[in-house]
Amino acid sequence: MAKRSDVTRTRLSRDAIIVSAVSLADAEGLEAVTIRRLAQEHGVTPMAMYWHFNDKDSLLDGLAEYLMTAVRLPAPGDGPWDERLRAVLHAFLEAIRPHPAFAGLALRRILAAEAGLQLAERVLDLLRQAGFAAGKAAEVGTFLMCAIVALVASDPTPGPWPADDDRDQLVRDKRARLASLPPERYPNVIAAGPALVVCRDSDEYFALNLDLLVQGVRGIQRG
Amino acid sequence: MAKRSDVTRTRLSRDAIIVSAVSLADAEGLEAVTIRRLAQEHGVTPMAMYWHFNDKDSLLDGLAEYLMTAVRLPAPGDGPWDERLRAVLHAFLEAIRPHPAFAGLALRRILAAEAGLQLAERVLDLLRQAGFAAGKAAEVGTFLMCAIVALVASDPTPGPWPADDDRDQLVRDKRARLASLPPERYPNVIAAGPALVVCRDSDEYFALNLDLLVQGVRGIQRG
DNA sequence: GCCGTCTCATGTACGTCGTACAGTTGTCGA
DNA sequence: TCGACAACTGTACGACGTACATGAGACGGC
Repeated sequence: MAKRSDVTRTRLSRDAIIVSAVSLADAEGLEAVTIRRLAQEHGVTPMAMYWHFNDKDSLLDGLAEYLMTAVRLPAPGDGPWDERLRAVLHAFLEAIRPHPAFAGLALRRILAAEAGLQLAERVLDLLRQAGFAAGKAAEVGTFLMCAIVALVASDPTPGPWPADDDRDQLVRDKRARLASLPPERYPNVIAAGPALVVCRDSDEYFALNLDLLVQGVRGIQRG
Repeated sequence: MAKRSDVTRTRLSRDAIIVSAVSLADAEGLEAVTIRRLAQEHGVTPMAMYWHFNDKDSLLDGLAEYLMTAVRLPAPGDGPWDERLRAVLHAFLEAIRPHPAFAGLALRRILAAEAGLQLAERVLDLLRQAGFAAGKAAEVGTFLMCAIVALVASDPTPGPWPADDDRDQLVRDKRARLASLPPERYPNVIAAGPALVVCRDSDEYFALNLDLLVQGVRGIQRG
């Protein structure tokens, strides 16, 4: 593995750690992100991490912050509020979508990062424009962000881990399990079968349910 | 602590373990649910757990199944599909709401339990009635369930753990952090402040966003 | 040139976790 | 009475997060 001890041995840095934690989580899942593992990948003692992070939890904070910082908010511009809301939520979605393994970390940490505050500010602003009172806007806004996180975390398609063979096997098993259900009790589940275990088209899945959310906001706004 | 070794010392059972795991998670959070801790509460060796569960993951499966089994689906009845959809989603929400600590476990395990299949069947059935094709129904249905989970997991109000004092302190800190933001950059965040860190009225929060979801389904159904 | 001081990393050690593997008990039908 | 099987014990291992004490390199001031 990429020990830094060969030749270059640059200084450890908080950002470098985060970056390798990100790719580790993407490649092997969040449970593979370990103080010891990260230290090893940087050719360094586990305890060296504690110079840059108070504890593991603040490392996870760092991961969440990484997510939020990746959000590319659209220019404030004009146009109907619902289209702009959709654009903002879409930006959030696109930022976390590449990292389903730890998107869930953002759930409780959005407001902890600068970038998250900006996102929240934009969402709340648009909701106010739509006519929501401050309290309602907060409630709806909170849920919208969490729903976006749930959207990417819920993509049933498994990530690159575990190994290819095991993953295929898992998918096959799940499919078989659904297919072998009693058809008179679960006709719709069986009909939906394949779509439930793997997303045939993530883009469509995300777009459809993003629409659902925005239309939902319009729905409750009217009364 | 409730050691079973006094007098009664009944046989260990899968259900009994699940039940104590549930109350442990409710009281101290999911990370307090530990093979060793559960064994101790039943006055038994950790390894005794492995007679009833393959491994910790299947214990968590059991927790998720517990959630799904708690769903009290309304009678199929008649009426507009959207009202019935709301009722079904509400039933799901009410089932998991008492257990925010491990509601997230249900995300990937809904279809693993009998009760989850029934819930999914009902949701898909209603979506088909609403005019969605099988594929779309699967995508929307999947997201709706996940969104409900996210709804209860996102209630920012912290649970009964950590200890009261620490919890109050945490809430105070968060509030102070939001209040001290530059008002010209984050007017809406500051205005929404209190509502963002703690839910003043969970019932309203849930009802509002449940409406959002149902209205959203109506919105994308029309075109 | 020498020397505190500050930054960053090491080394050792502890307690907790999940769990593999082998052995022991209690119960019960034949 | 006796095996067979179900339920549980005992010991041990490796991985985890991290407390605490120590050590090295850089750097500005004397």
